[in-house]
Amino acid sequence: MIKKQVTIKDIASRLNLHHTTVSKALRNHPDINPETKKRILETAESLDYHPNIMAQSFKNKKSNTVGVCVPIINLDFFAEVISGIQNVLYDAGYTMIVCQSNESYEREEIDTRALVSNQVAGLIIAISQTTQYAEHLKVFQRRGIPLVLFDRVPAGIEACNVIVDDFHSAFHAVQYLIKSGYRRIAHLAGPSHISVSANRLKGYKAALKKNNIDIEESLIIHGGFREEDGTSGFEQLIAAGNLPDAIFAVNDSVAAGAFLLIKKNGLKIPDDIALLGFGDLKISSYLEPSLTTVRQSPHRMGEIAAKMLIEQIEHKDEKFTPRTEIVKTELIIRHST
Amino acid sequence: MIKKQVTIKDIASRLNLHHTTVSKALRNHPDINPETKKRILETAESLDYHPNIMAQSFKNKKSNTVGVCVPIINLDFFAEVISGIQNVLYDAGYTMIVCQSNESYEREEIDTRALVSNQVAGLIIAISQTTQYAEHLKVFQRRGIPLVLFDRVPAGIEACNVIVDDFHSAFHAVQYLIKSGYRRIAHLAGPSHISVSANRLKGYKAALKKNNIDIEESLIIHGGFREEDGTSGFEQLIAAGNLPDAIFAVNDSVAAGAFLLIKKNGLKIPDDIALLGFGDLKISSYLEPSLTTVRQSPHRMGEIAAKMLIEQIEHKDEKFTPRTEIVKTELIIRHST
DNA sequence: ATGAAAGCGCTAACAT
DNA sequence: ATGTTAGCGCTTTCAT
Repeated sequence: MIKKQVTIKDIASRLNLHHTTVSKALRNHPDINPETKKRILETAESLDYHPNIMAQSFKNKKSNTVGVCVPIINLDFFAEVISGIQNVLYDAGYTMIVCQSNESYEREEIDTRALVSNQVAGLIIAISQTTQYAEHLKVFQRRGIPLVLFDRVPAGIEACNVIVDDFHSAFHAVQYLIKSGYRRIAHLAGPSHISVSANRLKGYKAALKKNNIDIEESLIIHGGFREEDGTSGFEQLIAAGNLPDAIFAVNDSVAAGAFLLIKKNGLKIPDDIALLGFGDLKISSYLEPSLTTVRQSPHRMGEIAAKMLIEQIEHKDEKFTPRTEIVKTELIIRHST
Repeated sequence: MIKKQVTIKDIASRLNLHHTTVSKALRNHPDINPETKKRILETAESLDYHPNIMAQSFKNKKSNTVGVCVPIINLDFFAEVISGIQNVLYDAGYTMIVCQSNESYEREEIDTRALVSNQVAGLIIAISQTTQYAEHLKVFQRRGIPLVLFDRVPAGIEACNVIVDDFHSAFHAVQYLIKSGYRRIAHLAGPSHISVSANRLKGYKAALKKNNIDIEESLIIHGGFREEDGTSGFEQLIAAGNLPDAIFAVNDSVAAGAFLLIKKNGLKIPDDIALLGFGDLKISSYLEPSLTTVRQSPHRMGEIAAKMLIEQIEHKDEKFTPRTEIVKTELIIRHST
């Protein structure tokens, strides 16, 4: 059942050549007689030869595999990023190992170790919600393996980043709410130690301050990034008997969770409560009323991250200064505000 | 900048041992003195040793990497499947290389070649829309590399499959429409050479036949799997002046495309036209009215596919009979019908 | 233009 | 219990 793999030696012995000659021919070494080369290529084809990339990488001490680690693959945002990464890597001749931490720091640590052991040429990662330190990423830097962080970036590490300007995006979005006449604006915030949610919260506060609106801590509900968090967040607002006239949610999933509950309570969007999300998920334009939100470009973020990584990989010897790429966002005004 | 990697030889020379002793210790070989082993493990830790898995796999002629190839990563369905695969592979100690064909046969062929060259231990694949032959997959079988096909399966190859029963799922769904009183039921069908869409079409026809309803070819519109296809499909129905009283769409994306246009035309769902999808995307429950659809369990499909693959990989020597696993679907009745 | 020798990091089989 | 030898498939350097 298990067929032995065809190697350059097999090709060589078929043609009474030495395997090094075959190796050279396959890599277009100028030494080789075109006639010989032709015969070698034909024989390779006919024997169904596939080069052993592991052996190549092993010998050359360079791999063409890149690691990608995200919290959850099956979230729109990350699936988009991964797709963007994949396309760029494909064009550049790299393959990609994908891991998901499931928001667990322990798993993320194991994943990154495995990636180092697998000799990845570089790593693109969005850290998990429970990741507080970056020690496991410093391994990469110590070993000179290029690193690109995106979306959620940890403190305490200097590396290439691909992020959106969460602060200003949130600021402008909330500013827009205020301009539209809303005053009591609640915020369904994300985890406070995650960069993106922390910055969106800061943007929210800054916009209120700028407009001389008092920040009411009771209107800021901390939760996670998921739909349930939106539901429970809005429940808390109800329970406190403290309904705002607008809600800014940390992302569209949370907004969608709140959305359902708002309607269930017989409240009209946006007349009774306006709703603003972040992320522009596919569902957001389908909601009725459709959701006003901040559009990120996750696919593009992935492309940019992959390009940055490849750049580093292919100029590994040169001194490389980490830089941060900020992907533009866009406020998409729909009918929920 | 580029730090040389730490090898078992480094550990060995530190301790004045031979590198094979270190190798054995790291793999818990019973030969090794517990005391020695302890020192070796400590030294490995302190030197920040990471085993070179490529060298291991190379030497052992077995890899712990599996290939996964889907048409498009950033489609709900495939992202879910990939996530399911990843979790199972993680638990079993495998890593996964992910490719996307972007619905191109050429790219799929290149991807699969690359996976063979990368010495994957197995392959899980859903073929692209433009893939008509399975020759590129037979390479895996010739080389004894386990193979699992899911969702879209090509003809002409005998391998493990993980699919849903598209025929019966569609049959029951359409049967339900008929029972609800709809008679003129259109079908926005997918590509006719893809197994899933072909089978859903067959199920649709069978249900009509069973109920003595004539099949009107003009009510069957062929298109792709995307939202645009739903929009253009419904346009064709309008153009033909041939509005049905219900539409069965090949999947939820197509249904969503039709959905928007139906409402745009001032028609009421389900009173003027009922709408039935397939797949139960996240958006489907958010539509208003919410979409009746057939729930697949893509995450579970991924888990099953990964388990089947691992089973094959780990019993490679034994004769393995390809089997087909059919994942149960469920008709989710909501308000669009 | 072709061949020989060496070695990448690791493990298995066989000494000692 | 530890060490020696050899070799996986490939590429590089140095003969011929």
